[in-house]
Amino acid sequence: MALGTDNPAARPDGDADGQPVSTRSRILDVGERLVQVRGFNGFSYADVAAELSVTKASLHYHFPGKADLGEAIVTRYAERFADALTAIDAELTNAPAKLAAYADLYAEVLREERMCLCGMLAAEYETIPGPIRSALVGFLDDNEAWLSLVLNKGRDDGSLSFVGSTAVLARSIVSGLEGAMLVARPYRAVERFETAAAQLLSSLAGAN
Amino acid sequence: MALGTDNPAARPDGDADGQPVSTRSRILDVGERLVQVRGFNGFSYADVAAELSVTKASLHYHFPGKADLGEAIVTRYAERFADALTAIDAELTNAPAKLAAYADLYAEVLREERMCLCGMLAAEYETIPGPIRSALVGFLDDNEAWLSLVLNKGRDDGSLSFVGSTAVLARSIVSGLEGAMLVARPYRAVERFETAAAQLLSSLAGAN
DNA sequence: GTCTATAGGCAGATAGAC
DNA sequence: GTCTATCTGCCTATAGAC
Repeated sequence: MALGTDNPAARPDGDADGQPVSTRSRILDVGERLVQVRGFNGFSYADVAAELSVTKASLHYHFPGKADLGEAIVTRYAERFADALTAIDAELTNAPAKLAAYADLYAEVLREERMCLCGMLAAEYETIPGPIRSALVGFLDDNEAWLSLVLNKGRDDGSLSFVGSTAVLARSIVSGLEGAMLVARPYRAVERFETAAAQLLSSLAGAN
Repeated sequence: MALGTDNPAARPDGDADGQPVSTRSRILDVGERLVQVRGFNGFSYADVAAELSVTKASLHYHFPGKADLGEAIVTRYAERFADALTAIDAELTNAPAKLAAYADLYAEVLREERMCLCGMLAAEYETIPGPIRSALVGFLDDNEAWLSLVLNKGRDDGSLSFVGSTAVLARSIVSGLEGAMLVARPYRAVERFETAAAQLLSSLAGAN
């Protein structure tokens, strides 16, 4: 949800508050989607400019280079994702429910026919600029840290039961969901993701 | 092992049989590695030509277009992977051991600092030519089919115990391993893959 | 802030000599 | 089979007018 509302098609002229959307923000919207669908190496300033009906030179005013644009995309995405995790913490107390909500964040991205931004950039890791790499690793670390807290709390209150390292389990959840998104895309089948995610959560944090 | 021996650095002038290596084959070796490391959109004919000390025009003689090269890379990779699965079947009878050997195929790719070819192409799915897409989906289908056979046999002979659909489980294993590779790369940590793979196999096909 | 115009480089690809 | 030479197009990026 928190990520879904950022679909630029949902607010062509203004956001939910009726505020005008800045050019900078619209560039980030389009760029973000293009990175998720085509990859950082798979889109160009010309693509963004055409979608927004502006010139490439105008984009360079807001983001001097493509690396700057990419870094801003990842940073904003990470902030938005962190907000979504905060919202989950505020709305849910049950650990299994939090994990399900977490998995659903991924599912919503996939429903928009996008790959997770961080999964896409992980694949392109060897070819992306250093600052984007750093932002990506920080994003992955944040996800693992949040999951570790949820897992620990769930184990403490008895709502989850698992053996072994919490950190390893958190990483397995991140990688399991990323992989499920990755493999579902060629089949254009969200159900593939959903069944794999359900399998993952039930077997990793269920009644075993 | 079956994939590791294809490292071109291991046989600069000839293969294990002492046969000369064809130019076509060396182009595929370099191209395959570049796709795995940088992605199909992340390398060029110029990159391959420079590594082999030939001209781009020479590459176009062997592979008229980049799409042709990409398709040949995936086809050869799939054949080699199928051979590796056949070898596992010939050498091992125990289902858990087969699964561990399967996971180790992925680990060996990662040790060469490569991404799984099919995971990389899955990320780039929206931007790759149709024939490469088809070859990719066929490769994924083959993997799932082989895993399904192993899982069914393991359940029948009692070496594995799991509930639910074999097909769903097979898909979860593929996606879990792909995701583990994907996320391990930014950290350049093979151990991340190994712990996630162990977690995956023990929880999915272990004693639960 | 956005535009036109343009620079300089690299991409994939082809023609034709050897 | 491999080469030199070349084409066309797109890429990122910049200068300077409005």
